[in-house]
Amino acid sequence: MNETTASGRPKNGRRTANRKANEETILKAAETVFAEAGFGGATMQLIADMAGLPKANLHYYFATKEALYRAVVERIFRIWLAAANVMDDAAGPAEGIGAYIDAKLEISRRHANGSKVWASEVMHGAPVIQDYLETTLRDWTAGRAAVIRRWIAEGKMVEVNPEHLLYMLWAATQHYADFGHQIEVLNGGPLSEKDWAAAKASVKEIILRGIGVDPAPSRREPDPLNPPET
Amino acid sequence: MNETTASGRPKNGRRTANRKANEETILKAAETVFAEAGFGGATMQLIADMAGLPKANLHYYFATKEALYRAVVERIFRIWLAAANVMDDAAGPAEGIGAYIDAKLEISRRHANGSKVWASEVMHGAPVIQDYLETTLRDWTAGRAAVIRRWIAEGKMVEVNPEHLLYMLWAATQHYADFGHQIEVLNGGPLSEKDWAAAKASVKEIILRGIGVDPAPSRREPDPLNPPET
DNA sequence: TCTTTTTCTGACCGTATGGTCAGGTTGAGG
DNA sequence: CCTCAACCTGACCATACGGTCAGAAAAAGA
Repeated sequence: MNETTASGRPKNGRRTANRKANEETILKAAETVFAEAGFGGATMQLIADMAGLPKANLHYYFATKEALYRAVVERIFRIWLAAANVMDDAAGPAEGIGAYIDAKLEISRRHANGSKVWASEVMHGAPVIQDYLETTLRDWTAGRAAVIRRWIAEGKMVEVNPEHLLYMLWAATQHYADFGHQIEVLNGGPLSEKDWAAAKASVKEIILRGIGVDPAPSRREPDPLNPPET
Repeated sequence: MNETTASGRPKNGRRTANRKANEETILKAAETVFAEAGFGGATMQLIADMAGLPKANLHYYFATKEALYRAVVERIFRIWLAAANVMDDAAGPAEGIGAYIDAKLEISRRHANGSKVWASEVMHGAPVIQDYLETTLRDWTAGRAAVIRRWIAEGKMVEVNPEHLLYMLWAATQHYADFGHQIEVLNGGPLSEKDWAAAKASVKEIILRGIGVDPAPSRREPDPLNPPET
């Protein structure tokens, strides 16, 4: 389990732990700055300041600005995919899609900055994660579309275009992160616990009814869906 | 109708027309570059090249990068608001919301770059259009929410949270612009005429059914202004 | 303690950017 | 044809940026 240095010496805890902690600090600061300013608007100096480290130190951990950015994007993509799994093993659309909406909205809430970075990346033509779109994401999408088609065939939901349904799920949930600022302005302040519950309920209600599924009138408890923290 | 210079001389066509044309060229180029690179990543040189003009000339028409950016954002906001009007004078949710979805999706298609700039602006905390959010947009939203509440009271649709419904409309339609690249990858190429029709149909179908309105299975012709409904 | 490796950082560098400006060009009015 | 304001632009400038590097400091092993 111990990693080794180039010279074969085992890394023991102290140093490795510190390294991990610093990388984490930098990644978090970078995520914030990239989310707030975009890749082009972000500067290594700003990230360094927010991380409380000298700029040169960032370059010790991440060779270039782009490498750091890539790390941030890959991180949020992993979280994004982890949430996808809640759609597996679902008996039908009510549980599967309902749980997926909950999970994605939780991500919009807990990882708003990461979501923004992801959105920004895709919006600008996915310069660094094009390959992910063409492989992992495409496969995932095809798989879920197949599941939805099966549900339709089994009469568990109305016939809709599965791809466009998926886009709608992404859009409706992602919106609460990407346009969070706009929503907060209209809401007159940050969303409260109750507001978030209303958001989840509304999205689930409209979409589930929209695909011909009873929107589970019995309110469920706030799911202890473990937020896929890294 | 003729405008006048500071010295009172009337501007006749030739010069004014050229000015308009140049401004238009610059704005269009700027919209593209801002959409592709973000505010921070865009450079005046890039915009100038795309517009086919020397960089110094941009600064003759728009004093600063930020002024140019602001002009681009205000432009798309005007389009955005214009689309909003289709929701007026609608007898009920089927026409009003259906038409709004059509209009917003058409904007995502025809003004994808502008939509991206808008999204980017809001995502980064609306540094230049905060006031619009707090005035025009807030008023508009309150007005439409009231209309939706009236429709609910009149039994024309199921009871849903009007704000969250609006967010969902924005999200589902805006997504086709902002995440257009992702959609194209998954679609295996740009959306065809048929794809766009499917998108419109899917979004309308799911949302309208989701709010308890018959998604009008019989394709209607473009409605005359006064539908026979009360 | 001494040696080696990793970690850290102030100072520095080449480049690209937003913006300026002096001076040239154009075209409308007289 | 002349005048003058509007229009245009190459050359230039100060700054800020991403990135480098020599060498100090700290930790680990022997």
